[in-house]
Amino acid sequence: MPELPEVEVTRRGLVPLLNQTVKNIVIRNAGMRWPIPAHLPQTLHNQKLLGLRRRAKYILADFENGTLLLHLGMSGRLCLLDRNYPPEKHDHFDIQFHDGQVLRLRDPRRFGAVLWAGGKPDEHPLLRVLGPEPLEDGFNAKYLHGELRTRSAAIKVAIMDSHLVVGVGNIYASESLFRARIHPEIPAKQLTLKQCEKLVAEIKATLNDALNAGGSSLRDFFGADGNPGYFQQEYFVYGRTGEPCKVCSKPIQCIRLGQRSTFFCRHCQKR
DNA sequence: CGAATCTCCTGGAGGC
DNA sequence: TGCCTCCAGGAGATTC
Repeated sequence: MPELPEVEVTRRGLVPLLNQTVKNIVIRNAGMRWPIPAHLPQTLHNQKLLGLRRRAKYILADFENGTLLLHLGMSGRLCLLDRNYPPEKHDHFDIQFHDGQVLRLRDPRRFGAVLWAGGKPDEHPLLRVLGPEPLEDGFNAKYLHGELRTRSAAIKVAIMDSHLVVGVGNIYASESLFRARIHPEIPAKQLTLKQCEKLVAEIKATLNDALNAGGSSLRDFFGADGNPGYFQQEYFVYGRTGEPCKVCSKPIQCIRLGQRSTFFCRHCQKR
């Protein structure tokens, strides 16, 4: 399940494609979250890739004539191949470049997306509504505290709302709250400015830790063999139901919040 | 405006 | 070995 760090590591792995020109596009299965636009082969033919950016969990591939949005959903991965290997079952989309490199999207569950955003990607409806990047200065305690003031939802649900802040998925929401010693069920509006400071710091630290762990495994990440390269992080609470808390040894709890599994330590994260 | 629920999809795990 | 059920989850759409 690619979270923001994995998406950023993926983006960095695509850098060898910069300044390469598209030879052709192959759409094997357009049935992603939204249909892959049928015009892409014509639109991108002979277009040079000028930039690779990330916004939230979207990768923005800037071509001469516009920007392609890529989203990995929860089971998507992008493989950078040095030639056109035979596609496998869930290889839905390729960009083949003139120098022989192939960018291949594999996504068994097809929650991902490939979309054409044209010349003004920042104004695309999917990007326009997004909150600040968690690792940038716009996401700070004052901002968070102000946004939470009117929200009665649980804090864990709130920080997973991409309109509030992007890139905090289910894993890192639980992890950040544990590290900030904040109970996931506390109504968001009850957080003090002090708690917001701690939470912001821990969200940034948690994401940075994952980013650093992923940066070192880039080579494996982009193997042509398609082996998983997602770095396995040591989690404090995620997926550790019943196991001892790494701080106090009490068993980790699992509850449902907003239809999502939520992990925490009853002892370390008081209400 | 906020909040709760529904939805897309398939692989993997567990039960029998 | 096979079949069934359940679960995972990003985030937009829908409804209240």
